[in-house]
Amino acid sequence: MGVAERKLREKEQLRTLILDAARSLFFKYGYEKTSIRNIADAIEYSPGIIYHYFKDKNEIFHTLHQEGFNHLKAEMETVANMADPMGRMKAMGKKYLQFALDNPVVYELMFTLEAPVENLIQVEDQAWNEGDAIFDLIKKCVRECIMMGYFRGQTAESTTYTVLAMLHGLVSLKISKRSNLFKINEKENLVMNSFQAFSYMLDRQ
Amino acid sequence: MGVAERKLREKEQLRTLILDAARSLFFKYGYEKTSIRNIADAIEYSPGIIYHYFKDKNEIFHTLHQEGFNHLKAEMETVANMADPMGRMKAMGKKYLQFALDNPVVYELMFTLEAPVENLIQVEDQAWNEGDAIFDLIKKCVRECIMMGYFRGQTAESTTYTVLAMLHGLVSLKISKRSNLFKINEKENLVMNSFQAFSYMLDRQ
DNA sequence: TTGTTTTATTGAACAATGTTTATTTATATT
DNA sequence: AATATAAATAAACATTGTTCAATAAAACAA
Repeated sequence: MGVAERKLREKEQLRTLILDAARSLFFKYGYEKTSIRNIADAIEYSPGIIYHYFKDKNEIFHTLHQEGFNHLKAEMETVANMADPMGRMKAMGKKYLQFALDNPVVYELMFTLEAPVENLIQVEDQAWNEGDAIFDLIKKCVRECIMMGYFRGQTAESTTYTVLAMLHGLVSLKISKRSNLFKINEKENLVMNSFQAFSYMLDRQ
Repeated sequence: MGVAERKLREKEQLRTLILDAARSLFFKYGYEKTSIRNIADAIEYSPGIIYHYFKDKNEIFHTLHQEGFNHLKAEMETVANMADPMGRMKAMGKKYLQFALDNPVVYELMFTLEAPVENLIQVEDQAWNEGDAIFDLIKKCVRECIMMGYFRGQTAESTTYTVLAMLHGLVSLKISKRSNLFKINEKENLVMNSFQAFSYMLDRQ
């Protein structure tokens, strides 16, 4: 009898419904303004039901944060086939920046907001596979760069962190609305232009 | 009759009292958990009174954010007398990072949280003198570096933004608790070590 | 000292928030 | 049809920022 199967399928469906509503509200109005009650309203259920499908609000946003990482990873992997490691690193960097500029709200969730990592620390015992996947993509490039003579005397890890920090700093200043406030003339493509400047630096390593 | 003066002095005193309580709570418990009612409790006044001294919660935190910038600027200026511009830039960078590591909660307020800039956008019509002061300190270094032959072909502005983004990325990944989650071996002095790696890069420009 | 005006302060209210729990409704099993 | 199980709700709790009419306190004028 397929009753249990159907029930499981229905449970899955409602879970997806909640997640879809949460995602849609989150993209439109951001983290703070996406409340449990708003989500419940959107799916036409009572607020309480959400707690039968997710431990708390953090768990919902941890899931959305995972989706974001899958998306980012897929974007970066579109250039993973490039043979030249330094060229590949720059291309990946560009993909990273473009993703963040295109999806600022999700990016904030992935790298700045506390909600998803709070869930992580409590539940998954410190393993952050999502973040590690991105870190490893860059580290692979860095390692191959080192084999070609770049970054002499530096460890792969600290160089990888440096590159990631560069990328993160460029976009997070923009997302936190600070870069718009700086007294700068050429604000148009500030992020990409500055990455170009960083790329020139990399060439000289 | 010095009545008006005394009254003004008393008003100033209560304002300071509110600010002191807010600062103390904020340092201990962070932005979210510092509520108007907590502040009112701490100074033994009713919550309503705070709105006679500050427009809203954002204005309080804008003031604390200003204090943070004054502090950071003072720290960076302790090495402003160094003759060699590249050496000065590295020294300033270190001061910047050390400030952020020592005052993570204030740093987050200065460069990440929305509260202070929301107040700014509404009230001060887009001028962010606090941030500009830091930007200018670095820009001065960059300009002098360019005159010495560094950063050939790059504009001072985009290079300055690059340097600032580097610094910000290094510390904000740590403050947002992401760097602790990365699968990295040498986490001890990750920020400072990575800045060392960046410093080596700068030497080659 | 008394009455009046101005200022400072309060306390209660409002609309939101995340979360929990007892209760009810719906479904499935015997 | 009766019973057991699962799903969903409504109401409550303790918070939050903010507003505003009512009160208390102080300053001024007579």
